[in-house]
Amino acid sequence: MSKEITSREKDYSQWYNDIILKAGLADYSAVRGCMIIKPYGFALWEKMRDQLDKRFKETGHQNAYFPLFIPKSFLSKEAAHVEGFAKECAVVTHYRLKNDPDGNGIIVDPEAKLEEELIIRPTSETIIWNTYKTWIQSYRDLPLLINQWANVVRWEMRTRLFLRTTEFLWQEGHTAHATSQEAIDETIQMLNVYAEFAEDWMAMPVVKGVKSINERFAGAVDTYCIEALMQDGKALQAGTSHFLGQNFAKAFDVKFSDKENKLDYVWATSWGVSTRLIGALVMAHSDDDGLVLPPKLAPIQVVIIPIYKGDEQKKMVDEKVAKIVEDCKSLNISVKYDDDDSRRPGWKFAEYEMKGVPIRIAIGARDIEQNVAEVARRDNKTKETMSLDGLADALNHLLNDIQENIYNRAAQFRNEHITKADTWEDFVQLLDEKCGFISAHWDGTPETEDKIKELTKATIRCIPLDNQKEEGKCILTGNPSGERVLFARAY
RNA sequence: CGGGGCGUAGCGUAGCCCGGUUAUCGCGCCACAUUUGGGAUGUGGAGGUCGCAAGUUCGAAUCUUGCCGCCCCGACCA
Repeated sequence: MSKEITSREKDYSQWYNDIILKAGLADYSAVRGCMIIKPYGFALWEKMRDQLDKRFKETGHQNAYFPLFIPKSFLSKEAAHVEGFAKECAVVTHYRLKNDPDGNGIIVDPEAKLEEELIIRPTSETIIWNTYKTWIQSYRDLPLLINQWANVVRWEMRTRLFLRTTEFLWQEGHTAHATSQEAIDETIQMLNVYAEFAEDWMAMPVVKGVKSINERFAGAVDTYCIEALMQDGKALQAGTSHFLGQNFAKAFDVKFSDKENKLDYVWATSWGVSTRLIGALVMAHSDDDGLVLPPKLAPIQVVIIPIYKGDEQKKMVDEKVAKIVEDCKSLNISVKYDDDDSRRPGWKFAEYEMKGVPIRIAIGARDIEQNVAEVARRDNKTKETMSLDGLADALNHLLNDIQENIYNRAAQFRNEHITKADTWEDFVQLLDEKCGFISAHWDGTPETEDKIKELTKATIRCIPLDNQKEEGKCILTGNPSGERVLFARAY
């Protein structure tokens, strides 16, 4: 596998883009850095969204929606926050266009300048905390557990389909609590929701951890994250959950009276995952034939392709398939019968492979005579002949198998690519030749992390939550260290 | 914002260095026929401001200048 990856590494970007375009997930747009999510890609996002949303509600959260526009002054109320986002904000300065008096088409009407510019939200902490100020007076108003599904805009220099687009879709949870501990518990709880979703639904193993100061969210006290490993050996931050302390409460003056009538600032969290998860999915499982989707998230789990000569055979196949479709639906298997006559079977086989459909069934007169169908699985490209009796049940098992198999495959790859390094030479060599996560000692200072980044482009992805304490010496400075941290080159 | 590559039909391209009839080829599209178990075949057909603008020239896809856009690599970042 790693050989394949090495040969692929050079063209990895091209490979990644091809898979997305050919699977029909997304398209480039007319607007620089933005992306069009096509129906198939959006169906996938909806499946992810629905499952996450369900979990948010099970953990007591409610959805709400806040404005797209943020007054410029809001953003500057929390110092670290504005510092972190200032360089990538889109700004609305005018509210009207008019015909150019010189006949050059339409121009911005200089008369229509806004008194205060509006920022298109790069994230919603500020506008939400400005609102929370009016919602929270008493401990009875707490905890306040709100999530929003929204689009945000970050004007990045360089973009990449799904991984980093100028506008992207995400969810952002924003909660307020009476105590520090309660907020920390919430932060960890949501991190666990993300980790379980990544592993159980996306079949993508992740490392749960906490970020170093350098990688911390702008305005957070602590940033927790899930880190995944892509097939080219680079790490990807797949989700974050922030303990914000009282930073935003202080910036927006959000105080509450506790049971003893003492006034205090509330404690906050925020957490989010984005359409970046789709990019993660692509890079975690795909192969050279296209996308490979985990059955639990695949918009189409089973595709059935008829093979026939003439109307008579078609009718016969239709009848058999109708029964299979009905049985599948009763088991909640999402099934598509593609009897489009304008495409030949071979074309369809290739098409659905590129789309990552987990199971493909081919059925023709020959099979029906023997009461069987050809069942092909996408994950390992094997085919077997299965009886039509009890087929839906068998498919159900097969879907579970595939889900498990692609998780195990990704987990094996990930585990093989967490390597310990104890000397600087090993560290550099591992980064260049093996890639993946490097577990190494670090003296705990931002300066050392910066230096390592400068020398190797590797950053500390996280300090794993389940870390073993271990005495050692920093890989760069030789200063004492109490535990290993995970380094990697990252997206 | 720096470095590299590119812009010719819906997509992918040849032609450009060395200017010259009607701009090449493949895929896709339309029609008909034969086909259908791994991206079918034949015949016929439609489709072009050669990225934009200016210049040189009898003549520009081709040469010159300016501009615009896209992709990749850096810095930035989820």
